[in-house]
Amino acid sequence: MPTNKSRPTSANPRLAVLSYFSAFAPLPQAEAEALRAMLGRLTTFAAGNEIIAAGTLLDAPKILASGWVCRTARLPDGRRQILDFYFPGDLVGFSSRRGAEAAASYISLTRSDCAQAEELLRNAQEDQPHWPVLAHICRTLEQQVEIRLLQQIVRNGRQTAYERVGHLILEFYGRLQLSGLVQDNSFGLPLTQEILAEAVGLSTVHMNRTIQHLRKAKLIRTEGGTVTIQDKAALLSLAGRLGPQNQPGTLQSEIWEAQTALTRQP
Amino acid sequence: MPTNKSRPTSANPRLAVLSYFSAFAPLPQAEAEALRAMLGRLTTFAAGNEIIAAGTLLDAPKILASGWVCRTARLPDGRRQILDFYFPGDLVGFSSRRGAEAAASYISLTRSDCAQAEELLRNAQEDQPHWPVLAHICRTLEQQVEIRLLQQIVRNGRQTAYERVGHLILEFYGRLQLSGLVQDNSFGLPLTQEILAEAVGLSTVHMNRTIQHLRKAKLIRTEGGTVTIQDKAALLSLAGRLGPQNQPGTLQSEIWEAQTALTRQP
DNA sequence: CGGAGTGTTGACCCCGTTCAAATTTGGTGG
DNA sequence: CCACCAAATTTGAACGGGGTCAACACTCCG
Repeated sequence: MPTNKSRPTSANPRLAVLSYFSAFAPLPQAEAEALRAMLGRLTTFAAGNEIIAAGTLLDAPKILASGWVCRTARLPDGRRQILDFYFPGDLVGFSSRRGAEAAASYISLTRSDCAQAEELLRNAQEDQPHWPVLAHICRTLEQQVEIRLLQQIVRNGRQTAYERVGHLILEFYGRLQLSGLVQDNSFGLPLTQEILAEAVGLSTVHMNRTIQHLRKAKLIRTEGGTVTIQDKAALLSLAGRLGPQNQPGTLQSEIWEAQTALTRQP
Repeated sequence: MPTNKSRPTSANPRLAVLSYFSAFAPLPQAEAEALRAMLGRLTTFAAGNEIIAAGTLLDAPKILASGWVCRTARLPDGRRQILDFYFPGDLVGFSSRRGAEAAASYISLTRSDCAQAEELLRNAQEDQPHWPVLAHICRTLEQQVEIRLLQQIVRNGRQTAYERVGHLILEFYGRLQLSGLVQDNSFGLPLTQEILAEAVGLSTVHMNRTIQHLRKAKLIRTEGGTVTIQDKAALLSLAGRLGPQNQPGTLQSEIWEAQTALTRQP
């Protein structure tokens, strides 16, 4: 499942961002303009670059316009854990808490383009923001980050390898869909199996076998950097033990509902 | 390793809070007074109560004055994951992000007393806070929560059972120390092994065996709800592969430094 | 054409789970 | 103080998920 040949990150990177933002709240003309303006000048990072170092003051957030980014932690003996992924449209290094510092470093997994978003931060911190909808979207995205971290804990702590990988793929699917990067149930996955393994706490070898398992069970298909969801219902039920037999609304569901909410988007 | 007979939560619960807060920044007279005032009326929750339900708007944060609280997530099939713990002095349900909702529910693990802290929240959200030091402490505590979530991911994702338990105990130790709840390297641990297992993603049985292992290796001692750190250096090196052979300051350390920082407090 | 990075496979083994049955602890009421 | 009960800890045995190590295949690229 190779490398940087993701499908075209959508001809115009700005489209993905606009699509993503609008998925959370429809943007008024003026705010869409403002966003487009911010996306005017992009900085490019090569794959494997540290975009924001751990400990840095988070006063220069970015909008990821194209490419994949993650946060990572490393144990002194070299073991590495990927904490969270960022896709086109996500805010990288954004925190509405004043004086916040990066708790872990942000690293580009592929070549990626970022727009400076200090204005977004300033706007979001104001009491009467100039761009209320953008402010709301920023807060929503921030909340999503927390939800993902909690999901990541549950995934690594309480799910089997098979479930973890299914869940992660669904997360990718649901999020990429919002930015219009999913077509016909398939999306580009520009990550090595090693990276995936580091995200869900598995060995590379077992990640490989687990993916094969998912393929053989006809839940997904993979071909040269593209993943296709073959059986979404089965994947959903695998990932969260959700499905027809589940009663939503109970405490049972908890954060899994948030997940479903994401996945349910058009 | 039984139950609710933690050592006296410090005769006066407010002491623990004041000690904890002061550990992050010395409180000016006026702000100490304000904090004390907030701690005037306490609400008591019995063990096992839901203090804040998932999805609730976080507009009524609390200061935990005594007892232990956690955040949990549950998979539909019943598997449960504990996400984070809260001790006396911690803010429960505090988010400086406007409109934030609880991503998971807060549950009391023991009988616990909470003070309403809406004033703290309002103060922290103001541009020129009335109580600048308290505002700073709130933000610091919020940052600590994020750091702990990331540590939890690393722990569950990349550490062995033995390391996980050692790391968790060190986290308890370091944090409780700040509120003066550690004496002679020992502290009350009012949790069942089942709860501990749910935090680090192990089965109850294996949690039991891992604790025995730590005991036999003379890293900790346990007697009736009290844990004593016998060999801190060994525990530290176990938990983060830290120790003499480690070069701090490198990317290597990352969030482990934050951990150390906590643990290093007087 | 060679080499590096990635994906794949096989063999072996150990960490941690599961199931079941003690045993201990703590609390309760007589 | 003792009898009793539920909850918690502990132990044993058997199993299996996932790790580790090592070799091999494939692709991409210079």
